[in-house]
Amino acid sequence: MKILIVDDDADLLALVAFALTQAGYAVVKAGDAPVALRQFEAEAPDLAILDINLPTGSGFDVCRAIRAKSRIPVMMLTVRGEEEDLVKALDLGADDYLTKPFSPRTLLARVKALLRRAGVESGGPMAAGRLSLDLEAHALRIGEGEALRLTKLEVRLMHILLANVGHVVATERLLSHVWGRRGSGDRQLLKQLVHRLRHKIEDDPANPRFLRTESGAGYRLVVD
Amino acid sequence: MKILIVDDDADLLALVAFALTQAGYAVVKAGDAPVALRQFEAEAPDLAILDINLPTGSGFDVCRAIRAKSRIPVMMLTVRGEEEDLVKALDLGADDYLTKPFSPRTLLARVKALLRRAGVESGGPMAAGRLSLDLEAHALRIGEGEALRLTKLEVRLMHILLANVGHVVATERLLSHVWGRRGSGDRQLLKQLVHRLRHKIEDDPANPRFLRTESGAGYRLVVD
DNA sequence: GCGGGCTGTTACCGATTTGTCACCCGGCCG
DNA sequence: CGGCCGGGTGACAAATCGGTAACAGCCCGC
Repeated sequence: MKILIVDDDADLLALVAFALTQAGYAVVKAGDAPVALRQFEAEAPDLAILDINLPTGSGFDVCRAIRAKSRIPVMMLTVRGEEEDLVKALDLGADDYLTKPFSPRTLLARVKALLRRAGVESGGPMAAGRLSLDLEAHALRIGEGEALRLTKLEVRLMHILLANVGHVVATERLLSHVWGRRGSGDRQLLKQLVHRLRHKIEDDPANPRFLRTESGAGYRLVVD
Repeated sequence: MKILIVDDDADLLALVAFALTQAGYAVVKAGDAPVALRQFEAEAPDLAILDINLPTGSGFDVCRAIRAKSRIPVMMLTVRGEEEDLVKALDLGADDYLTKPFSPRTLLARVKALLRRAGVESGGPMAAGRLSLDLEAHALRIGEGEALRLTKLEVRLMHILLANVGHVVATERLLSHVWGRRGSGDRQLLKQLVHRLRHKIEDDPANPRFLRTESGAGYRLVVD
């Protein structure tokens, strides 16, 4: 697991790098925006931690550049009391923010949480048991059979379910992950999507093997 | 995700409540300190937003009272330029601080960030003794047995009881936490709900081991 | 412009959940 | 004794939820 850290404060950079290295992560450092982008291209990190105040360009630009090419988790660092920055960061697609000063333990906990939520593999195919989902190709393979083609929405649904294999995912979470914030009448959409997905992936859609419904709660992906 | 807002300015209260509701949060409102505390007890919100200037008592008192019982994130609101307030609020254990006027977007961003920081998202199971309740999966596990499936109302009931293990919870509080404000003829509902829940979780529903009734007062969850 | 896949919408069925009513029991008190 | 009250129980109706089907609008490639 490789992490890119961008900050112009050399002391802080060293401290954070040390903490992450101790925790078993590979660390890539950068002190300004251009270097950060070069490192991002060259190293393909799995997560980025960006300071907002950089000497050349701002952390926002780096965030935007990363988001244009990748969906890896991005954490931004801000100083306390800059609410505009916070709004802007989250709008730009940052996944988390931390106000300085912070403790290394806090940072570690949140890095871990981010990686876990991202399903660890944001780019390549993610797999569990006999299921393997290729996010790029919109394809799902079951066991050794041929790959099924999924629609955009189906991929998003499989994505979040696969990231939580074996655990129930609440209806609310599914809705906001797949459609990204809707009203309440949208249970219908989910019903349809599940229905259609089951017809693609299940041998007997009426007795689903993978995509189980947890009545009153949500759905759960089971892979044996 | 439930949020308690306390402010004596009815317009602001409505505005903030609207913004949060739109964003998918459940909202509980209060106009003064006593109501705020009552709502806090009854609704068990996941986050509180407190105005400092209240007609009866101050937001500081409310903050202190909440901190005495819970570690939910607290955000304080004040008018610009009261440095003293800021220091005092943070000393009292508030997690964030916002000066009026503020934009709804700012508020939302910080609320989201606070909840994320608190790790409330995807909230892990809450446990006591041999009982463990998974709010997301609507499931309750007793000891090492397999998980029981609970309905929405049953989960809410277990939730508040579990949050007060060993203590009697008054009938009124149970009613307003589970159904959220009703008439007085609703003792019946509670009787039924308890009845049904006991049949699920108790070996001998007639001689309950966990869900004890405290005549004339309410119910109490016992885990030993 | 046409056809096909994808997505959203409406409607209906059966199962589960929830609300309501009626009645039981035991304790208390006039 | 007899009525009242708080709680427990069972039966039934109403509301909600999940699965399914049918259909309409949209977008996109031909």
